[in-house]
Amino acid sequence: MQDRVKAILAGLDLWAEWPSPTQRRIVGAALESFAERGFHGTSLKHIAAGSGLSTAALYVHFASKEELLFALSRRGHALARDLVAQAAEGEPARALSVLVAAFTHWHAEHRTIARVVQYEQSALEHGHALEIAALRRDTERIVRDLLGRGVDAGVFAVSDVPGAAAAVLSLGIDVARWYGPRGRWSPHELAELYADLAARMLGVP
Amino acid sequence: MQDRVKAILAGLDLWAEWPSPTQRRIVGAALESFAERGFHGTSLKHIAAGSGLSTAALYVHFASKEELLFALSRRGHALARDLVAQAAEGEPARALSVLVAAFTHWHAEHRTIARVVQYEQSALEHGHALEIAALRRDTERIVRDLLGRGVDAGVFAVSDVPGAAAAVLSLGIDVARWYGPRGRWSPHELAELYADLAARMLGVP
DNA sequence: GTCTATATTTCGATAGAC
DNA sequence: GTCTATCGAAATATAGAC
Repeated sequence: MQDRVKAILAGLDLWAEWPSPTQRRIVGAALESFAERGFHGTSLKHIAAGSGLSTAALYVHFASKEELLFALSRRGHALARDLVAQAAEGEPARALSVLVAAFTHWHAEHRTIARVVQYEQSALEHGHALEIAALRRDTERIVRDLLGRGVDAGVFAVSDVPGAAAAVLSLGIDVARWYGPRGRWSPHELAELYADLAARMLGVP
Repeated sequence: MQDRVKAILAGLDLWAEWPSPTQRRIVGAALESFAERGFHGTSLKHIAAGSGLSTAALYVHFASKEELLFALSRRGHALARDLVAQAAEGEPARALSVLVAAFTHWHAEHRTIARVVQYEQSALEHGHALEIAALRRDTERIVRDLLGRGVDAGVFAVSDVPGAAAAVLSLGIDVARWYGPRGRWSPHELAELYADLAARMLGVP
């Protein structure tokens, strides 16, 4: 299982969308500040200082602060969906463990982008929010479908598939809220633990 | 179990701290906006409009916007800790079910205050944040102690008590992020479902 | 206690030189 | 592509009349 988790995580590249070094500095600084203070708590001065540029220079690379958030949120949502889609392939019990482990590991190790993904949706403009919501629905449906397959195959004992799917996702998502790198668990240890807890939750024999 | 959950929830009163009707209108408007847009996304105009007052009138009742957040956050954290403390009494397996049901129900039904509690800590001033952190530690320790008691009594099968406690709390906390009153579950239904999932997660026989 | 009016700062975004 | 300088709007908070 661990090899498959490792392979999925290694295949994800947050930065692929931004080839230029300057753009990466800007995006990185925005990411840190959005994750720490939230979108509305972040000023352009924070991003400018974090990337070593003036506030005016930011506008050469991004049309607005909200466009920067949107680009980050879209990229993060696409990564999370790809992670879940890859993990959900194959035999349900094993897929569930891989999914929870990879999802949890990602939320712990990439806490900054995960926080933007999970907690900054309300700062998006309406049209952008709609596009993001579609990515979220994809992710949720993949998990529900996996649970449904497992129930049909008799390896999960679950009375409410959408409810159990919400619970499985919540385990990983909430890690972005509380996890700190100086804490008790490495991302890997937490992933193993949560995969085990989720399997028990679903009644895997 | 349901009677005990109901009794605990009925004993919690968010408004006890604010006897005056005007204060309640202000606190209520701030709560709605903080939950919807976050602290930094909320302006005094939002709160003034929501409470039917001018921005200047707000300062008769609260020293600053941050003091208003602090008062709300402290009250919400105290309620959550009291809920958990009451639920954790008694036989571990039953206490765990009561705790998860009441905690989940509260996060669904009182989503606004729950969101302030769970997601607006970083907007607090340093001294205020320290006071809030102490309340959070109390809550977390109560849950860890309950799980430890259950393991000692042989009713929970858990290899990592702090890790399992984090997972149990995450189930309820994340409800504040995604739950909507127009969704698939009533707070009561979700509470029952999550109490069952948590019991399985902890290996309750 | 509430209002209108306003002080002061900071915000996102733009202009124009280099 | 980056800078300094600045615009206009919006933010928090206060002054003073009623």
